Amino acid sequence: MEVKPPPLRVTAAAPPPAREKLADAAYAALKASILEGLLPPGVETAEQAIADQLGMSRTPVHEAALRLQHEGMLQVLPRKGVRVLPLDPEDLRQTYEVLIALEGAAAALLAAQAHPAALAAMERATAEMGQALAAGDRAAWAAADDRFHRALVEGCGNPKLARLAATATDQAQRARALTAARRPEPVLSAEEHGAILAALRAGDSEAARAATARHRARASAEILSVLRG
Amino acid sequence: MEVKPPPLRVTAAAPPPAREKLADAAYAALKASILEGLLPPGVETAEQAIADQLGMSRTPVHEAALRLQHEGMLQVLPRKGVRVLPLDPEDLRQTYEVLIALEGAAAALLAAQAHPAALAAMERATAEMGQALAAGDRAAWAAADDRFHRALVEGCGNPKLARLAATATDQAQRARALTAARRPEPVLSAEEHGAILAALRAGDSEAARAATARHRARASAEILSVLRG
DNA sequence: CCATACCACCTTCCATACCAGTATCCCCAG
DNA sequence: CTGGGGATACTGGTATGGAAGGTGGTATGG
Repeated sequence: MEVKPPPLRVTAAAPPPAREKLADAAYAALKASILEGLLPPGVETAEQAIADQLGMSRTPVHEAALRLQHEGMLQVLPRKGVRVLPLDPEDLRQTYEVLIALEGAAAALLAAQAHPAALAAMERATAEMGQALAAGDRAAWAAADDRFHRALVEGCGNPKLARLAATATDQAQRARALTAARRPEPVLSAEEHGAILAALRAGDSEAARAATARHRARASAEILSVLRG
Repeated sequence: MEVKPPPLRVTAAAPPPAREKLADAAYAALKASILEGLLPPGVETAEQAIADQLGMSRTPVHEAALRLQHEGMLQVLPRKGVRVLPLDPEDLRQTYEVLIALEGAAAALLAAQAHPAALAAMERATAEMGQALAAGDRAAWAAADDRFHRALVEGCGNPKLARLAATATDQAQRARALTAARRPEPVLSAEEHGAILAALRAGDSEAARAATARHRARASAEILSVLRG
């Protein structure tokens, strides 16, 4: 089945008007609820119920559910409802492998160019992580860590890569939120971030990639061991 | 805005039933039409018109359009229609960087494990590429090349990575289809594939990653130079 | 003849209605 | 009491109509 070329009207590129849509609101609300753990894994609920809570109809909720399904956060089961996917260790392993690939590439790209602003942001985030750790504020630590990685992928000059990495990070964040209490203090992250920064400053792409990969691989192993019990 | 935990009903994991939906058909039809060039870049058309051609309503077409938009093939412009995105060289560069990262990681993973079936498939594909090239059959060559890369990412043991790589490959395929006529004979690919296979057989992850990255980087540079004129 | 303002059409987005399918529960038979 | 069969009700997938909004065309005034 093919779509035949309709009456042509070639246009130049145009900036997206970006009106806020209800579907976007539903997406954000659902995602936030899942990431915060308000909707624990395994929960099943009907689209209609979600629509009622959000004060909209099923249509935008359905669209949001499909998007989240695409990202692997939930599953829409016909005649069953939408189900928040449990954190499958195997799934998480795959996600971390993707994340290692993407962030490693981002680090290599960033090392190959001068980008003082990104490096500064990453240094600031690392410093804040140290402060938060000293203060025992795990939430602040996680936020600063998130800023570090976000600055890394957003500074590499590849928005597509950054977007994919952000999606994978969202998944990993879920796992970190659920295992935070059972993991030891994240004292290693700061020095690993330091190693990444050093490689970036030196402009050594391979070292930057390797340091980033090591950092994520260690975190992955740690979380997986906790998750697997 | 948050979704409060509704009446819980925790269930065990279940395999997806995977009924075929009209939305999937619309997605496939649209994507094929774009990849084949039937819907050239820049074209604007209404969702209604597509729905009419496919003999369905606007709802599944809209869903398909959103999916394609997510993949970067088109753009849904409110009150304008869906627009097939032009092949922006900058965009393609980003896509290839993602592809290099993902396929490089896949090669490294594959090298670290024994997977004779995948290697055999890749060797077969490479041989078929040689035959197609000798016969002057560009289409068969492209198909065999596609099989090579598909076997690589699907053999690495990470379906998530494979899916992302497949999406990126689709984008690259569009560019290859549009520039095929203006590019030289792809004689280098076969030996580059050979280098990748050698590294995989040797179990050398780093060499496999490097060889894969080099292969894609060369193709990327070639296509981009043609595309930029 | 050109510029401007108004109007009408066409678009997506959302709400609502319909449909088909299946899981569940109840009832009856053994 | 237990097992099976069927009716029922609830679900998501799809269709459709209405509303909001923007664009292009046209008409009018300078």
